[in-house]
Amino acid sequence: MCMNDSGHKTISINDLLKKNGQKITPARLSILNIFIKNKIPLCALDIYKELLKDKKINNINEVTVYRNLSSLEKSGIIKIVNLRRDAVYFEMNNDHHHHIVCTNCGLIEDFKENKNIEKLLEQIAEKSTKFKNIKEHSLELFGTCKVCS
Amino acid sequence: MCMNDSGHKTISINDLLKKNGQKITPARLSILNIFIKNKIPLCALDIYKELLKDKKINNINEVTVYRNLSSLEKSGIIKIVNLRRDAVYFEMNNDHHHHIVCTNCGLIEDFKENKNIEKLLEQIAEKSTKFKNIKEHSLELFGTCKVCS
DNA sequence: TTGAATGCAAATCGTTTGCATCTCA
DNA sequence: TGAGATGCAAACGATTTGCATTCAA
Repeated sequence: MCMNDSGHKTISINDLLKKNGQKITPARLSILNIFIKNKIPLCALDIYKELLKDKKINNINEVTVYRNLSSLEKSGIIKIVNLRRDAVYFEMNNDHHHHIVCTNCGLIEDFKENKNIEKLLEQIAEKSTKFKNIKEHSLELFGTCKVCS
Repeated sequence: MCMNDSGHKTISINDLLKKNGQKITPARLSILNIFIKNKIPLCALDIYKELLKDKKINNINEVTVYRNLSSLEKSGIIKIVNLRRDAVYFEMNNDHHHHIVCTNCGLIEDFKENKNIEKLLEQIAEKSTKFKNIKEHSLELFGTCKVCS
């Protein structure tokens, strides 16, 4: 058990993996550490480059990165973020928030979702005639940042 | 000028292309007709298969489909839809709505966005410290439909 | 007439798969 | 010990590019 920046209790990476039914392997630990250190969405290549940079880490194959991203996503530890880029981006699935994305330079600003929006989305989900379980949503804003405008 | 299903005035495809600075070519007309006929998001391969089926249409190369989807999207006639699938999906950009997507069978249900949500999103945009122009947003719900649940 | 659109072949990019080997639990 | 994880090479699917030719305006 340790503390994060804001002083909240957080579980260790080991426990996080165990809790979600994932074996603890060096690759998995390294990848999760990169997500925790870099607080922005990352794609497979981003992760792979970070792994190469860190000389304390034995080289991890790019394919292993893809496989781990897949298993971490399926187990719910990380989630996919829609940034309208060519590659698939992921981030930790521990803090519900959304993004404003600059379509010119790629800058990302986070925003916390308003509780009112969540309620409205729930209402929409209830009204649906064809769906029973609506579990997730994507909500991202796109535009140009102050520098690019 | 012609009428659509709901009796609203709609401009012809020719005018739509002209208005958005696109040359009128057989490929472009055929592709737009497919979007208008099928009222669901379509990817390049979907379009290409539809073109092959229709024997009134001279075969159009798959690459031409990609190039046209790109130019139609850049000119604002069609827009990209985030369905969390591998290929890029597009639909006509004339009727602002969002989607509920079944992550199991791919079923898509449309929903009109609540005006309250739009207001809340505008507030979020105004609060942003790093962005000046926020023009678009993605908002899709994901879950399982009644059949798959 | 001219810049844009097309077709074809080939290349590219992100991602996945098969298979032998290794490792965590 | 056995299921899952890894590395390597190869395959794959979606999309893009180069280039010569054709076409819309």
